[in-house]
Amino acid sequence: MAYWLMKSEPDVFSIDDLHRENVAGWDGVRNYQARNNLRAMRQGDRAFFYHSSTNPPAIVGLMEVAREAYPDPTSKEPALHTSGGPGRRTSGDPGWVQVDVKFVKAFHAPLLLDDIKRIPALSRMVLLRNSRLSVQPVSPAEWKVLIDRLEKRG
DNA sequence: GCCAACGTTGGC
DNA sequence: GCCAACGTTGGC
Repeated sequence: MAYWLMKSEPDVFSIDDLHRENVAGWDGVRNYQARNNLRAMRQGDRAFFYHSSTNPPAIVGLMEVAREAYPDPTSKEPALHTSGGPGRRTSGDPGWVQVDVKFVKAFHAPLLLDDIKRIPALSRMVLLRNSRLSVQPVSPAEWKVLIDRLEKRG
């Protein structure tokens, strides 16, 4: 079983939204590295739900991969936000995918990014080294450290 | 295959 | 709202 961390802006999709829906498609990922991580996910893998672009940014919940990668239906639509210079979309299907995630729990006391930064064992976390990757792997050792802290807090 | 332009992410 | 970091595009 592998471990992951997935970011979402709570204004767009929050842990409460996932709690309400129980199972939801994690769509809209338009970054190749993040897509590759989505493709590597297996049913039953666990992932942290991270609230980004909010104050304070934090790990707020736990979820489970309920369905492995499948085509993201929104990816055929014209992109609302495109990166890079001006110009047309290039041809060819980049193969954007989504997974379904299932709510496991919401933490009463989220683990703030600021807390994570203070834990020496986590200094090499992708979260801290590449802050812009929205779907990222978490090593088993890092996972244990994080889970221990979170469970201790409730 | 380099790299300038430029758009997005996300913490602050 | 600012801006550093970084990804993508596309001309060359």
